[in-house]
Amino acid sequence: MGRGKVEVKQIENKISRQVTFSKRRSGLRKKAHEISVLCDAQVAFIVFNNKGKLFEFSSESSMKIILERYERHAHEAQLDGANNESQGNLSLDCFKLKNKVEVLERNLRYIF
Amino acid sequence: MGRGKVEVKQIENKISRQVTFSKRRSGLRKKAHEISVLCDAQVAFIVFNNKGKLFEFSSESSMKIILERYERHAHEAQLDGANNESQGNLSLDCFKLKNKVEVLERNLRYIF
DNA sequence: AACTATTTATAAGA
DNA sequence: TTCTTATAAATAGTT
Repeated sequence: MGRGKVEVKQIENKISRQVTFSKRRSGLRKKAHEISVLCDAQVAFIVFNNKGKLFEFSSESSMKIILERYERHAHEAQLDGANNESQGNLSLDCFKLKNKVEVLERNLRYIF
Repeated sequence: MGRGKVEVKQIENKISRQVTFSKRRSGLRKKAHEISVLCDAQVAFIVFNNKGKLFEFSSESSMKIILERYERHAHEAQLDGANNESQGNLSLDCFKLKNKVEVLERNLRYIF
């Protein structure tokens, strides 16, 4: 989006990398806010630049709210998995694994 | 971006809300990946839809890596603050508070 | 799930 | 950093 097409690879020039980072960070923030309002969703994102500086956005009053919810969610999922395995419920395990694979594949689409 | 201009408020129709959620989620994922590659940044985002379903993206092999870094970062900042306060380093406290206000203000720009 | 008319994001330039 | 503008990209409404 702009004067030229972008190739998705690291921007070599330090200055333009910094400028692009700043522009795209604010774009990301805007999009994150929009989806949270339009679709009644809870959104959080965390970004570290290559100097280790932290930038964050949360649709809630505090990032903590979402991270705690995330931890609860992840923890429950893990317990579920363990339970089902011990009861030998292979079809449910399989279902969950399929979902994980789906998530990973969608995320990988932009990496390769 | 589309046939009509979007007003940033909750989409009433359940079906279009779901469709928009799905489209924008993939847009967000793409942008998050792009900024991570273009600008050599570490990115994570977490989204819960209104049914409580979790969607996540991380530029790293695991979300955990970034969340741990985030926790460390937040923790260190807190320790720093406490240290400085006990030493009466008000100018550094002030600097950090200013940064926090800046972050909050930028995030709020899209909320009001 | 595809298709486009439009809006929006942004790369480059100033 | 901030503004401008040409163009690429995202997506709302439609099929």
